Amino acid sequence: MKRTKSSVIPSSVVRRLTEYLAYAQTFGNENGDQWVSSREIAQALGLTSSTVRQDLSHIDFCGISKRGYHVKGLRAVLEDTLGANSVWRVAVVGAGNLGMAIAQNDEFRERGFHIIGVFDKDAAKVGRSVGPLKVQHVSAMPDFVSGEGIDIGIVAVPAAAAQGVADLLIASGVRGILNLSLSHIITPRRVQVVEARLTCSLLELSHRIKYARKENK
Amino acid sequence: MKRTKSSVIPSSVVRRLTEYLAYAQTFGNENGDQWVSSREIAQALGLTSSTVRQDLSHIDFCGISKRGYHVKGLRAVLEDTLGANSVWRVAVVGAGNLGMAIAQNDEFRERGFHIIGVFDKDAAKVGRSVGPLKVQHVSAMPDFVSGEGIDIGIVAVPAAAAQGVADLLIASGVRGILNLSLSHIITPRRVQVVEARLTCSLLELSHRIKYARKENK
DNA sequence: TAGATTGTTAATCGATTAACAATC
DNA sequence: TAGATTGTTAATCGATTAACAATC
Repeated sequence: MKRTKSSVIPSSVVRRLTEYLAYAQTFGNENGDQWVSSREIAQALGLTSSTVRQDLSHIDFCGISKRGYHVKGLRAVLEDTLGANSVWRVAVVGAGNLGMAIAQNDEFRERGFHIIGVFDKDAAKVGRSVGPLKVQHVSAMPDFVSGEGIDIGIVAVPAAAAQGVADLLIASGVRGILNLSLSHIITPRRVQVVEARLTCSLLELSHRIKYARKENK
Repeated sequence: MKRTKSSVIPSSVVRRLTEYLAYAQTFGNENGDQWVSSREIAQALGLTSSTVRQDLSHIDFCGISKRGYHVKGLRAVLEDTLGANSVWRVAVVGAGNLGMAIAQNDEFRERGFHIIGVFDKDAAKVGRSVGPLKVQHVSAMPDFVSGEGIDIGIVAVPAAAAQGVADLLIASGVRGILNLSLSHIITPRRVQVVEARLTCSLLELSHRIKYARKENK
């Protein structure tokens, strides 16, 4: 079928594409061509098959009538679309529990997010080992980010410090920020931000638990 | 003005309520009544004032013409609506980097999420200290969850194990699950799930960086 | 071939924004 | 009072779902 590769993919779709990729990756690398239908994907992820087909129409990949989508091909195109096969240079600011855990998490490296700098303003934390790295003082961050060509900054500092850290990262040339702090961060349009706040997710969950009975009947 | 307290708040609104709460909390506890307008909130969080007023119409709290919203009152009602002033009993399954970081993170306890059990299936990890707790073997989890009246399970295990762990948690009586694993989790309607996957957020960010130029002009 | 599944269009549904009377 | 800001209604916008011709 004909296909127009749309230039901009809506955020709601991009978020699901990351789930399709995770799903396609669960098939592993075994030999033998495997196929998956929009119905199967939908079932596994709690969506409708219509949504899946509509979403996949945004990427440069075609399914085949009666067979579905070739898993390996789908996975390759999703990896490309999402930048999952690129190597990204990442710095973490904030060496608290969360920052340290992220810096030590091998999963990110496996997926191309190479953490090559960890910073904190607390002198007591400076010098501590984080895998092969050592925590550096925040004052060294701007030179490091521009010198090392850091693409992504992960902000894992207290809310009150978040915007200041973000401003420094932006001034030093990062292209994207993952914000784990509780505070909303404002950036120029050229610098992308994704917010990922565990506390907010927990609050969303606690609200839903509290009112679940009313919703469900 | 008259107000109908709606029984179900849409997810999109709940997510923003958590941000309004974080914002209201930045005002601290100082004396002196402080007021904030929908315009100010909108500006701080990158929304329109219309969205803010519409969202706040879902909660049981009124602003006052020409003054705006009383910060303390707003905060109290949001805390109530979101269950942020409740105490939740939480268990973490998976004592890898991420699970351990979460279990040690004081911020959660401060916000009423009391982590009182940490589990892993790896014998080498069992017995390790996590603050005042010790990692227990997963086989002890069902009895612990039902015995201790755990409300929320946090799933921080590899994707392949996630659904199995979730099923155990559900069978043992949790009311909600925070899923940090890469795999989608299916639950009965009475058990709420919120997905919070850092890898997916990073992929969303990497896609946006990759295609930012095209979007912005 | 017949049946299953795609890609796409159109219909529905929900969320955001604009506008404005009410009012402090 | 006059002006600012609310709560709410209506309009717009976008996202999801249903339906179906195309086709492998």
